[in-house]
Amino acid sequence: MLSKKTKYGLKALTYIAKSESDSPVQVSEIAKSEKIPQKFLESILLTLRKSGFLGSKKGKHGGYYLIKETSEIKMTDVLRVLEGPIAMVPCVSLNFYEKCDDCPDEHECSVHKLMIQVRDNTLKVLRNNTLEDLAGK
Amino acid sequence: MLSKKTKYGLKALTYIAKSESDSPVQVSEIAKSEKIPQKFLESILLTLRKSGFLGSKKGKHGGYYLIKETSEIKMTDVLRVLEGPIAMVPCVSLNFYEKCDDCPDEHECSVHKLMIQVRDNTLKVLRNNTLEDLAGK
DNA sequence: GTATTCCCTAGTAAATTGATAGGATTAATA
DNA sequence: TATTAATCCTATCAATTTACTAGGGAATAC
Repeated sequence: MLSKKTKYGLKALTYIAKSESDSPVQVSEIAKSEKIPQKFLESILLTLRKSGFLGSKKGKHGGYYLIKETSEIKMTDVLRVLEGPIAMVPCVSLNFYEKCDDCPDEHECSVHKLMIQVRDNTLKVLRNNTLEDLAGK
Repeated sequence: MLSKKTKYGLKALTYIAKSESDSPVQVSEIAKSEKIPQKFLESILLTLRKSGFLGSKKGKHGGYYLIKETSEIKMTDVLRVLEGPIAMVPCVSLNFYEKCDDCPDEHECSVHKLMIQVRDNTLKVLRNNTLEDLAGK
C-alpha cells in the first residue's frame, strides 16, 4: 500500500507543476486545495526539497517551486524518496538490496522469481511516467 | 512491501507443490526446511486451508496437501488472501475498492491515474503466474 | 490409550504510520 | 525598524500493523 505521505507528496508535486504563476506555491494553499493536513504536508515538502525536487523561499510570498523540468522528474525517483524501495521484497530491490535470512540461494527461490517480474513491470510504468504526465500536459 | 506472512505462505505452497509423495506435508517439515517460525507458519497454513487452497489431515502422519491443480492456483488469488489488496491505493482496487476522502473526482487525480497503470501491470504478472510456475514444472 | 499432528483463541513487543506541537529562522513591507 | 508571514526543524504521540508466541483443544494412527 502507498503511504499517505507518498500520496500527498505526489498530489502536491502535481499541484505545483500545474500552477501557472511564477511565484512560489504556499503550503497552506496546497493543503487547503488538496485536503492535506498542513503540518504533515510541510514535512513532506521539506523532504522533497532536501532531495532536490523542490526549491523554497522563506518569508512573506514564500513557498515551494520546482527546480527541474516536469519531464525530468521521474516517478521512480519520487517514489524511492517518499516510499522507499519499489520492489516488494528487499532481495529484488535495485536500490535497497538486502539478502534474505532464510534463503540459501535466492535464484532457487520461487518468491524471488515472481517478485522480479513484478518489480520489472512496476519499474517500467514508473520510469515511463514523469511529473509532466501526472500534471497532464 | 510484501509481508513475511505472504512470503512464508508462498514458500510453503511451493514446498507442498514440489513434494512428490502422496502423503500430506507436515508443518514442522516445511518450517524447518524453509526456516520459517513453526507457530507462525501454522497460522498461515490455517488461513490457506480456510480459503480453499489447502486440505489438511490431523493426527499422526497428518499435514497439508493441495486440493487444486497447481496450474489452477493463481498468484492473484493467493496474494489477495494473504496480503490483501494488490492495488497500491484503495481507489484503484478491484476487490477492495474504497473512495478517497480527499478526492472530489478520482478521474482527475494524478495519483489515481498512475496507480491504475501500476495495478494493471502487476495484475498481468500475477495472473500469468500460477503455483505451477512457482514450483517450476 | 498415548503420541502425534493440526486447530483455535489470545496476547504481545516492536516497528511503522500519520499525524501534531511549538517554536526558530528568514524575508517582505509598512 | 517592527510586524507579519512564510518556511524550517525537532520532538513527541496515539493508533495500527506486523511478526510472532503461548497454551491448550481435537482428531487420528498405531
